[in-house]
Amino acid sequence: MAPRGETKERILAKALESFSIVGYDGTSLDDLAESLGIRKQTILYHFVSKRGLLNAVLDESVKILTESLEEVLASNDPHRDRIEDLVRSVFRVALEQPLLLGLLREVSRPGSPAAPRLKNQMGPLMERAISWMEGEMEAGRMRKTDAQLVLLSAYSTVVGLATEIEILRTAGVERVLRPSAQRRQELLHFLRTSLTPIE
Amino acid sequence: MAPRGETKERILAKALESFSIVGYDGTSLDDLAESLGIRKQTILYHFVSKRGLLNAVLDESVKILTESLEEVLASNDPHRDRIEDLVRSVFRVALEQPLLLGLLREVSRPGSPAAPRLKNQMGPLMERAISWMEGEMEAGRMRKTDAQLVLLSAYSTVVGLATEIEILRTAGVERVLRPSAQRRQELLHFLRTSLTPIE
DNA sequence: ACCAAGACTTACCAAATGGTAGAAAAATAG
DNA sequence: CTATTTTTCTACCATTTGGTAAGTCTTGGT
Repeated sequence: MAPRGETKERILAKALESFSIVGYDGTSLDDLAESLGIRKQTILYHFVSKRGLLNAVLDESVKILTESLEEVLASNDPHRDRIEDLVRSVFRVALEQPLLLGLLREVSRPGSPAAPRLKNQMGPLMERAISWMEGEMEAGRMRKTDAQLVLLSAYSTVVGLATEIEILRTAGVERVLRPSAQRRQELLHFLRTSLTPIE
Repeated sequence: MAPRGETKERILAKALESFSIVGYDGTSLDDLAESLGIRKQTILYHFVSKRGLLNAVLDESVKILTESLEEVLASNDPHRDRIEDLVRSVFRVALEQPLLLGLLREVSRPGSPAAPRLKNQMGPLMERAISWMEGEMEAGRMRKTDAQLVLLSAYSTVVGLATEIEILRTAGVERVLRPSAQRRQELLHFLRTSLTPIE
């Protein structure tokens, strides 16, 4: 019917949405199919199994994330503010693809069936980011701290901003809805005071 | 058989473990019962429904967390380092009850069935923490920043340390296993440089 | 016109799931 | 010891789940 891989992509998009919101176990292939106006077997035709679908969604998401970060890491211009670039880049992904971070969160759970696969996919990127930070520290462009901890903290915060807003809304309620640009500024400030070397 | 509410507590403990590791949907009452050497209906007798079990586990966990933090927030001694107290306190919970944070993470997911309940339970505590921070800022004992963001960041980082180690292990591998006391020191340093007022 | 491959569907199934009904066993009160 | 209440169990069930088998329909090449 659909000549191009149009159906396949539609499935991927909806699957990402569902996985990232109600989780892997919470997603039923029947429901997914129905929400697409499609029969469940069409999904299985394209992705063989539910796990296969998860893997496909995962691969695509990691690819997007990698491309976005690789760009920043590759740049070597010493005049640019690296921290700002990094934060800006991650934020852009978080805003454009909030579901992607939801998926990451869902899938990085210790007991997740996809955790090992994610490990393999993200491993190189993480290694890359950490050694980049360590390089910056060596060169004196970044204050010496635990690169891992900073990475974890920044990552967690951004994912948190994108996905755990629910729990924070309990407190400030509406204030959480302040413009994301402002929130980015604040995170930036927060990181900068911790990371810029003391002159 | 068991005279006291012993069975009930055993169920709660195992349920916390299961929910926090494989998630709510990933937990089957049959499996849970089997791992306890008990029949599924015994669980339903005590907690009426699966959702009821989740609620019970949740209530207990929030109670533990609240008690632990309330202690720090209540203190008014201006000579103590508040940031350190707070970090230390949260870390203690994270180390003693890592499963609890896993549950929090699972349950604070946007699509979680327990999200509203968690909102009600955590709301006051969060409000309390934020207004406490804002008070500290007013008094000049803490640099003025977005209290919400700091809270979110610290919370996310700690939960991340406790639960998302899996994803970080991809990078530094074994180095993640460094003594938790050291990691706490680093988080502390990180927060301090961002929060202590400029003299 | 024909056919082979791709895309999607209907029909079906075994296993697992949360939950109900009610009996049996154990603890407790009198 | 008996009566009653609390706790746990056996038996059963309706529904949902991921997945298999086999068909139909469309499309493009020759």
